[in-house]
Amino acid sequence: MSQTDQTKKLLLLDGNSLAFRAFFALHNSLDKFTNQEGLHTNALYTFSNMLDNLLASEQPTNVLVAFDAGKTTFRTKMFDDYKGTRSKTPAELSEQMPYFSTLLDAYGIAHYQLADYEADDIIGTLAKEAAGEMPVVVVTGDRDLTQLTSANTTVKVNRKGVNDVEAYTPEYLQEKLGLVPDQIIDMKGLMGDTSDNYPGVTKVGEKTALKLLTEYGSVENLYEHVDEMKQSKLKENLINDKAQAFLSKKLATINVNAPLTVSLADTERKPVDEAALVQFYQQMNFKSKLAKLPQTGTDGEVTAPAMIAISFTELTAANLAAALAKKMRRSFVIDILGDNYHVEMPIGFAFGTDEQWYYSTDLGLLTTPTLKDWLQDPEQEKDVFDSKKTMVLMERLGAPIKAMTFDLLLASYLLDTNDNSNDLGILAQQYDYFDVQTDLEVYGKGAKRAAPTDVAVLGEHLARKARAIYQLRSELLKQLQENDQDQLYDEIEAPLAIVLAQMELAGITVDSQRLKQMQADFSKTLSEIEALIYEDAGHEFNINSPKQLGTVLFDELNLPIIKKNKTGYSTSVEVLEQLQSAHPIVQRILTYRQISKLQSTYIKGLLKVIHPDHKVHTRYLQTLTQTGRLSSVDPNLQNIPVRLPEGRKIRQAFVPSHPDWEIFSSDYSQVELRVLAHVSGDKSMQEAFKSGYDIHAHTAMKIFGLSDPSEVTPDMRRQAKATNFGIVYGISDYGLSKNIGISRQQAAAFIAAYFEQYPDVKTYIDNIVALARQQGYVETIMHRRRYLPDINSKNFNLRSFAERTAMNTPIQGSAADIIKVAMINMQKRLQTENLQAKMLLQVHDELIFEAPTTEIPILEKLVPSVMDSAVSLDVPLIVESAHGKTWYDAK
DNA sequence: TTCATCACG
DNA sequence: ACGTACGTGATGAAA
Repeated sequence: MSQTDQTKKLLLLDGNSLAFRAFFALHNSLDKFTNQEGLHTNALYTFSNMLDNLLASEQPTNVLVAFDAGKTTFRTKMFDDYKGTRSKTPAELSEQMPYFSTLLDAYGIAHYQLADYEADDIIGTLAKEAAGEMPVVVVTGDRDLTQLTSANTTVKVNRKGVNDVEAYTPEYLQEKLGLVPDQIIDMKGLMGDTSDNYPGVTKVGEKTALKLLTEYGSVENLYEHVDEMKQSKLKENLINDKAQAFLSKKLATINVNAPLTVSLADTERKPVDEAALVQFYQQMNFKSKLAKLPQTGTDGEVTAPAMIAISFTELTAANLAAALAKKMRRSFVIDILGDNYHVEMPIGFAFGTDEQWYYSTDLGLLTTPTLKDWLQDPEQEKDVFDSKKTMVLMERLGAPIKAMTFDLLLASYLLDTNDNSNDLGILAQQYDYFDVQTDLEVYGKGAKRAAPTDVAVLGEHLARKARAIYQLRSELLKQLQENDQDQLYDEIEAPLAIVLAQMELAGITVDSQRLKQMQADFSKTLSEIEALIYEDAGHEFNINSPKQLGTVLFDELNLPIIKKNKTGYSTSVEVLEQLQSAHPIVQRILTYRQISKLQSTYIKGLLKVIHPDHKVHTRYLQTLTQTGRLSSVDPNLQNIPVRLPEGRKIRQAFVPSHPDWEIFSSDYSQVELRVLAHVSGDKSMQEAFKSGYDIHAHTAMKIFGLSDPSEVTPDMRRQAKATNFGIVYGISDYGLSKNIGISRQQAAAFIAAYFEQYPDVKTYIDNIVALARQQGYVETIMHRRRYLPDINSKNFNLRSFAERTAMNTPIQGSAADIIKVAMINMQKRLQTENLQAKMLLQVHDELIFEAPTTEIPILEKLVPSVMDSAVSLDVPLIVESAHGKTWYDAK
């Protein structure tokens, strides 16, 4: 045997298995991937990406992709039903199969199939041949191939998705299953394989198979000693299914002596046939692959992917005036490396038009009169990416920006909430624009993230981003118009970005002394409870570790196991509440958890993010949620405790920024149910709102068949309330039963009664699901859109989820639309009324302000009137207000 | 990085 | 029969 050549490496790919993985990885986007001829291309696209990744990461000198030859193989001769239950390859994949060879030929990669043999056998035979010649890496989606691992061969198995691989070496196999590679076939023999449809031994699965192999080593040895086993059902099954076990083992065994007509030499990589590859990409309409194709110069030197050249120059005091001489629409970009634009300093900026692009890293230039004037000139239009971030940064730099008439980030979010990214480069690709790199490529990630040391490289990137915005503008505006979303963009999201920027910049004052006082109190309480818990447990442990806590409760104290999760015992509140009477430790843990949460998230967490101005400046994420709601980060001010009295006290630390000011808060009452009453047109529900009834009590009367509100007990009201919520969330009897602790039958009866009383609600949810199925998306009252690619999925879970979101999104999303309109109108009114009051926070259905005490009576009239008139629904919108010295007191 | 948990509407 | 409420973010532990 010759010496292993470490400069060489053989990569063997299981073509069919990877094609399947590739196909199903993008199964939901099947219709997005078709070429000019109507051919589906999703599997080819993903496969070619996989191939690129593998070639880059493995750097093989030799590659072969093995395919199955046909339906019948030597295995089907041994066992008629081999792979008999396997469902037919989807037509959308079959039609792509012939093109895999075209792609591989262009890549200069060998591919091979052999009549009567499977891809596995080809791979096994070649891997054996390569032993002693060169190391081998096998890539597949099929675990059976792990039997091939050896000192020379690593088998990489794709888990879910495409990039998540598990690398099997003999050591890893030993560690994971406690088996040597040869025992994989013994395991298969005992447990069988449902996807290949061979039986194994009845009632033996992976667990039992592993146990048997640990004891007996192999199928053969097991059967030599089977008589010695003590009487059991397992023993009977083993004896009865002996023939099947041996047959299954044989079927699972890869033939490493297949009569191949290719040799190792044939697997050597040939140069990429670039012309063929370009033609292939063009035929398949792989624009991103075309754009990334390395260019070969006339001297044969390979250079970076081709991007259309850009004319950019460094901005200086000298060329500044000329750069801005003409009045025209320009795009403007300013970058920071991280996310928090309230604290980070920008690394540079760029602006210009297709004629010329300018960049600079000198932020001082922004405040020179010429540039400053241009920035704040309301007549000079600017195209940007993320107007809120841009506005905050420019305010901080003392160079306010006005007239941001196009925001690429906002526009693309409205067009499709699914493929939103905060990275301009990634987003541009969605619109087939490739002349800009991603921030990840230019700045790096994690610890390595930094501005390029070469200023020209940074300048070019900034200029390219500015150009991408400039050039994508008309396409996105056109699509917004096609979707009937131009009003949503122009009148809601774009002006809202400015309002949000103002709210973020204003910030809310936090009384850190109050927080520190609470911190000290909580610390004391925590150590007291901690001591009691250790006493109960008999030893110290980390109470915050669900794992350690589980051990204490269920292994040591032997409390009944209520629920498990994938990592072990569940110790969630639901579980602990059921265990309360079983042991005094449980109540203490519940208390500990509650205080500990307040301490870490709300006291310590909040103290960490207070700025020198004594305020917290959250960031509202305007382009994140699938429904159109905002979210809040750094810190999240939309989940400050309110339900429990202990937690609610945190709100005492949120105070006005001036003495003699107060916190003022207004919230919509049951806005989602009102939206439901409106969109469903249900007369009965609309009547209840118009008459000003307590909607939950009204619902209780309806579903319990009562004739007078006085008959409604608090418990009936509670259950009716839960049912109302359930409807909004996309009801299921199981979910409702779990939520209010009744039987599934009772829950089903509630729902039936509900639909009988509110028949138009029933019609509405049936119709909305049907509509989603037909058009692929749902809309809010302001035409906000959510695509639901899973609505027609064959997977029950995915489809059900899509159906529930089809019901919920128009409701939650329309409520979000309404408060957004209210916020824009509100900010205007504060200005036109010359009020000092400031709008500070939004918490989905409530707005929080600070204002001089003298303005409170004005706000008490103004805010509700602006909020309840934001939109006109078929039912009234009701707004409730409160005020006080702190947020806590505004209740 | 992922999971479990728990805070909010 | 399937296994579920809708939308979020922050934390600490464990991998």
